[in-house]
Amino acid sequence: MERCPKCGYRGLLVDNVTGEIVCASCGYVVREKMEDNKPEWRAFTKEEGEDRSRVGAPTSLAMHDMGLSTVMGMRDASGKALAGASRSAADRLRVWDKRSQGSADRNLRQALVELDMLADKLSLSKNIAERAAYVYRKVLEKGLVRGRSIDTLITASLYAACRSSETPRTLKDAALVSGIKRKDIAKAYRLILKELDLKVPVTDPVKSVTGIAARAGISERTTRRAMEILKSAIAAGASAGKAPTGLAATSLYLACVLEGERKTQKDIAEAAGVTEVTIRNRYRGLKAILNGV
DNA sequence: TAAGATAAGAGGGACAT
DNA sequence: ATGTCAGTCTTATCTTA
Repeated sequence: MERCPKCGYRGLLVDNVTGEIVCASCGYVVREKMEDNKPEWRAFTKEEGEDRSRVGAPTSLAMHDMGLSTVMGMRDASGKALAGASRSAADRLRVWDKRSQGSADRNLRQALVELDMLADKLSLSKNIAERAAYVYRKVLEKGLVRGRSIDTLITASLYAACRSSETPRTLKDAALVSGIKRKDIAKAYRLILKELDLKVPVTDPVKSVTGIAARAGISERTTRRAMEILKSAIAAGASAGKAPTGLAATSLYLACVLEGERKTQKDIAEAAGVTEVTIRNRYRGLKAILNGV
């Protein structure tokens, strides 16, 4: 275990966004960039400590799920089981306290507590949460908090982290777990993108298909068919300006019809978080394209 | 009962002023 | 900065097969 050259503390950890390796106690930046993928640093939590191979590896579906189950397990236990989570929050706080100094302390503390809760409710991995914390730190540095609610900004930061890592979570999801209005989150999110000059990839509807299919109980075979439909629709330029989840949901509906799987528009609309009307509207355009193929 | 149609309203982007 | 415009999505209600 490597020590911090400045204070001698044995807890080094990595900033998942910048790749910096920093001391958990004093915040000293030990190395600017990761030199390799070996997980030689200390993990944030007990759970991660027991599964270090996960740290720093590229995210995959399987790994995401694995992270998810450990996080949930921790939360499901009552009372003192939460100590792990609070401690990890406290650890992070120590680092960022040192970095940001002074008046932002209380702000950060409150934001990180909220962030932990939101990430947990949205079943997001530690990586995403760390990324959100990084975004929020930048928000603080830019002084964007003045006159705005901490909860709104941290929620928007988390949403931004999801978007930039192509993790399919909607504004609606975020609004639901945070109790903040969708439009307020959206407004803060846009502000963050602009002020931090953040570039997020355009949401790929294909990524949403699997999740919706799972929630609606649609078969593997039909799901694959839906993806093919969706891809050709995108190739034909039918996706411009349309909500990604609406497209994904409609492809699934179309695939169900073609495969003879009996799902109603309502079933799929509910699973996707869009209305039946949206599905119908997309349905028209999508069918036209499919006929040409 | 599921699916299609219609209408009113909200929110945000593009563009011009 | 502010206003208009076109387009999307949502909610609600009614009609059709």
